[in-house]
Amino acid sequence: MAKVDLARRAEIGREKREKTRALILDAGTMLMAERPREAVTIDAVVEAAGVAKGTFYYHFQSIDELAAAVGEKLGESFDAVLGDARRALEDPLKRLSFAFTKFLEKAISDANWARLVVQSSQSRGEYARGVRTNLKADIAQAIVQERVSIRDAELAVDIVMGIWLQVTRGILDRGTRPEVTQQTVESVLRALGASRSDQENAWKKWS
Amino acid sequence: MAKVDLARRAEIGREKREKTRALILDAGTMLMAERPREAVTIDAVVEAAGVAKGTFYYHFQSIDELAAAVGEKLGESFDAVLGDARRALEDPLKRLSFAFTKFLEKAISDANWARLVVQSSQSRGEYARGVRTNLKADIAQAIVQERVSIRDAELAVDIVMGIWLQVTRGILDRGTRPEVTQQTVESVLRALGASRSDQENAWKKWS
DNA sequence: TGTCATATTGACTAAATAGTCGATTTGACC
DNA sequence: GGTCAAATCGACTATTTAGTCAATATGACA
Repeated sequence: MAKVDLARRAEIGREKREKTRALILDAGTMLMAERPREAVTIDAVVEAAGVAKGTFYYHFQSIDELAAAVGEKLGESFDAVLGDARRALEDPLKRLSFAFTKFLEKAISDANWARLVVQSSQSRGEYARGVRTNLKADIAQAIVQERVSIRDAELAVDIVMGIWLQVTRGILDRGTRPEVTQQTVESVLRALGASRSDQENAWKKWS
Repeated sequence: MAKVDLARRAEIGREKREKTRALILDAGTMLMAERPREAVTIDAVVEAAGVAKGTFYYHFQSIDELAAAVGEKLGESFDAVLGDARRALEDPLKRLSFAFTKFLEKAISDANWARLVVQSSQSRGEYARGVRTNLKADIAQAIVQERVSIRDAELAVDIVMGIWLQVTRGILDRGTRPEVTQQTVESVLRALGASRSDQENAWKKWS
């Protein structure tokens, strides 16, 4: 007859649930960093996570759902990497340079993150949407302000993202040197056709 | 007791062999254009090729061997796309612009080729080595000639390849417009830090 | 300590995939 | 038409993977 607090019960469950879910999510993140999601099996995930197969299905319906969760977490990491400094920058080219620099620095310091970024870039949309959207907004603004000579925002986004992804791959494959980040950003600004002064300014302290 | 010409027999076999091998190779090429090789199964290949499974193993030891053959064929297609015009160009920046233009045009006219290029770019080395090697040679020469401001050839290669691959993806995902090719090449030259006159010259007729 | 909603387990079936191999077909040549 | 080496076939076994579910464990709380 005990009066059981069902709401409390559910909450307890949710906490325990979150721990295991995080275990699976971490394992999935690791595996999806090192191979395409199509090659990530549920068996591999549960073994890496150290849980039973049934537990996987208790938390996720499929590998696709896990992949979506991994993608969402990656998306959040982008915001985390940028902090709130990004929003404070009014200049679109400074915002772009700032984000680009932060992403490269993150890739240098966290190879697994870099690997996940590169792998995720293959699969349609998903995670990249957020990055792409922000990037496009910055570039569109720069175009309106006539700060860049390139006219096609969509093309400009591809160019910037292409450089980002491939340089990230290069860092993974061949390591890096201290100047690479700055040189890459300079190259991005040149690619967009930024003015010489913008090329120098954008790199200067984001403050 | 007929005197059978064994050498002739073998030759006949080789011809028949080549036909079936090509069938399998084409099927593999198609499948590897639309998904990562890790997701291409032997069953899928033999079904697409219309041959029995045993026949696959008669021609290839594994999917990896098939993938290598596909990669080799792709590598040859690069040479074919360029023709021998490339060798005739002495100017490294013109060579680069020429090849870049041809590759983009090919991607526009042959979506399957573009898909295969993009998919192949994920897997380590293999096909890309040839492209990368040529590209690096051109860029190194341009650096020596002080035609570009960028100093790090390896970084420059990543930048050019990144733009190439991502713009190719863009063409696949969002189609293209006539000016995209030219604008992209201009952007690549700017990214490398080519002089204004080189930016204009390199685009002009390759003759 | 017993209760019970929640979470976890792992054995199980079904399906997909890899790889093998003896039987059969093919086709140029005699 | 018969021969035979090469090529092809497809049924077969073994292994991997997906997905299910009844049984069990967990742990806060009465």
